[in-house]
Amino acid sequence: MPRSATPSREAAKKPRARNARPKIERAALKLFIHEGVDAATTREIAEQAGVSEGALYRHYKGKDELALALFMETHNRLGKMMVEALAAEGSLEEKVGAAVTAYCQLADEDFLLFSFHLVSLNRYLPYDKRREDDPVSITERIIAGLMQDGSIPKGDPAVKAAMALGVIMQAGQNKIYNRLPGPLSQHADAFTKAIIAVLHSG
Amino acid sequence: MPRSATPSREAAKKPRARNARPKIERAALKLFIHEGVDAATTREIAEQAGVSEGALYRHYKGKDELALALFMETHNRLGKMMVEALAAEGSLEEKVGAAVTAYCQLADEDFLLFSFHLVSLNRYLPYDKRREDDPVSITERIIAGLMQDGSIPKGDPAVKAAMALGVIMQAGQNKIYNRLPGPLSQHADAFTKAIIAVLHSG
DNA sequence: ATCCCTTTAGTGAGCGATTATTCACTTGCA
DNA sequence: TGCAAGTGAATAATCGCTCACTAAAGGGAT
Repeated sequence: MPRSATPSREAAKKPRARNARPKIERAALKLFIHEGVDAATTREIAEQAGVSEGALYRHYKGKDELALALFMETHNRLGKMMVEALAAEGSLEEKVGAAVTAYCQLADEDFLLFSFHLVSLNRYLPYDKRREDDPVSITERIIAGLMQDGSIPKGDPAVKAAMALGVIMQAGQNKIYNRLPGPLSQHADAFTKAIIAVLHSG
Repeated sequence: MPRSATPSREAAKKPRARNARPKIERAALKLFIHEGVDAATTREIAEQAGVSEGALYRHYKGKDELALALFMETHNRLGKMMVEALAAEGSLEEKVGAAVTAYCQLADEDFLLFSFHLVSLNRYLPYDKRREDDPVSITERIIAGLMQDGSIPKGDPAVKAAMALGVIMQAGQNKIYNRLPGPLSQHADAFTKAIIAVLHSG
């Protein structure tokens, strides 16, 4: 017997989901972060989102495209923020402070989306290496400039950039592990001072 | 027709592999790092190692146990190194310098094994949170002690630990991406100075 | 050296289970 | 009435793992 075409009578039918897309994205983020993109199955995502499995394919070509889109959402915003904060007028302290504040706001505004970006850098950043506007390259160029004009001691810009970014990125990582309760912004001052200290070290 | 029992005549038979275990481990490390543990298949591992798929199961219960064993090899050594370096006599600078040097040596000695540990922290560290001798917890306790006796400014030990570890861990990450050519040890001095600067900042 | 027996370790075809994706159909708003 | 969006059973492909078989190594006795 084919399924009844009239849901009115019969046993109550589950109502059709609405606005599946955001539900899928939130569910996928949670699973991607805590299980990994590969381990999270499309069935799990659909179940957690309360929608059918096929709904995912109305909005994305597949699981991988969904993951990449979620990553890029943060990644592109981050690139813009870095350029804006570091290109603005002001002292070194003010620039770093602006960049740190922007980063913390991005994290606190949508911590799931931010977390997925942070834990997925390994997977997706290599695809981005040809470009020159990824956050790491931007930081390296800024630092190279600061070394040129004598604002900070000379050295390897790549090493300094890694150390400076590490200060705040590792804090983000530890927040994901629940080692740092509360919003990241409350430590913005500590991050800024530490990064300045790193830049001047050596 | 059953396979000929005499490999002498007939088409040349592939000679049986010897010492499959280390071959499997090296192949698995490469694939785990560059594709992820889930995406790397046992078939790929065996092919890259030049052994049969079944050989893996003579030495490990399965793929997951292999990955965990490779992670723990570095993780346990790292924990010991941290305790030794930080518990030794000497000034703060000397302790940090010893820990940094040990970390860099670990990385340079076997960069594949080290890289896998670094990129897998996300996956395996949560299993380790009950313990109190993981590198992050060790660092936090040392820092809390330094704040107590007035060696460094007071603040949140968890934040300071995250920032200090971030300095060197992010450098390791960037080396995996080929952003830092050459051995990590050549930057040990820069790392030490930057970490000291972070500890005194605030 | 040679033979025999035991143990260890490598082989690869094949199995059961799982997975991402498809598609014919349905629903409900515009 | 048309179109965008949701459904879920079916499918084809893949994966981790098992297992019966076998090559090689070790050791004791002769």
